[in-house]
Amino acid sequence: MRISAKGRYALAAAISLAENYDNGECITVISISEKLGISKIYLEQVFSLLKRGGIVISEKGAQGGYQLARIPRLITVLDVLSAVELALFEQTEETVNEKAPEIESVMKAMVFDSIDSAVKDVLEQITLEDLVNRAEEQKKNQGFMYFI
Amino acid sequence: MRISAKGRYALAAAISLAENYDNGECITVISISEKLGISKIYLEQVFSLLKRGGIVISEKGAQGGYQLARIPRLITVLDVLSAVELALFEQTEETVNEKAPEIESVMKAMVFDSIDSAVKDVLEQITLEDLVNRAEEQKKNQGFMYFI
DNA sequence: TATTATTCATATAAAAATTGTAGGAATATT
DNA sequence: AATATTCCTACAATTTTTATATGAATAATA
Repeated sequence: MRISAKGRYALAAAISLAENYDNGECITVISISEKLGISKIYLEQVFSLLKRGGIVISEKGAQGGYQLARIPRLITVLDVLSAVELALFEQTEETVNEKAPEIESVMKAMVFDSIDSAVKDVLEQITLEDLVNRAEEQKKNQGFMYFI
Repeated sequence: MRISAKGRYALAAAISLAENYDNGECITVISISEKLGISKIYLEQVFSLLKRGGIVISEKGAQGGYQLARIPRLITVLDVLSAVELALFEQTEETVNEKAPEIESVMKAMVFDSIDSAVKDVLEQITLEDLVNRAEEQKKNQGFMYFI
């Protein structure tokens, strides 16, 4: 399943904020854009969506920036992606066929709704805390890892 | 999750073929396009993908058309959609960040791969037979159903 | 108070993907 | 020979995604 660049940016940014959550400081868009190698101007728009979705809070002006709106354990990947991706669960694309309504409704009930709920189930089990922990583990173990 | 028009057309067409599987006759693109209310020319391209994917077989010329390549019970929704939708499982969109490789790899391992396998698990459990049966049920029960 | 660093809002442009059309070649049936 | 179909390829239109540009609003700080 395709997660758009916007979704990937949002998730990477949210993880970056989560990594610094404890020190309580604001983080600027430009610092994240540099860290991740993403256009700053585009990332601004992503943050604007994250804010509208209640994922982050902001502080204007010098020394301002963004913080997570709550602790990383209480923010799921579903929260982040649905704040940003319109197409994550898209309703009522009912333009397939007016003349064969039972095919339309069977596809929706057995296929599309099933996919949606499976994806939702997965994404709401993964929190930003989980992701940060795993990333930390990975950094630690880097010394012991090698590639073949 | 967004399934494109192409995917929905393909699935609806496959169901239509499955409904007529038993009588063994070929079905033309134009008859399905009329039944479903889809552009015939576009649907031709969809069928060309279904054929390339081994979902259908074809017969050229007058009295020609398409048939399912095997019985509906042995064709899953995953088969149909992956024959047609490039974006169903899309690999290696690794352009998020070169500088933060652990974020990249954590997102892939914990999020994107999880979604993909959840979707795959769901779609490979649903066969065309299941869909046809459900559509039949629905038609039968229509007399007893009413809306409030 | 002026300067600076930031978010915030909006418009637009560029690129990519999706959806659809057109025309005709190949082929099988009648 | 005529007809009905798949098949192939190129193109066009539309929509979505990605990115840029510009400047207003606001808060800190010198």
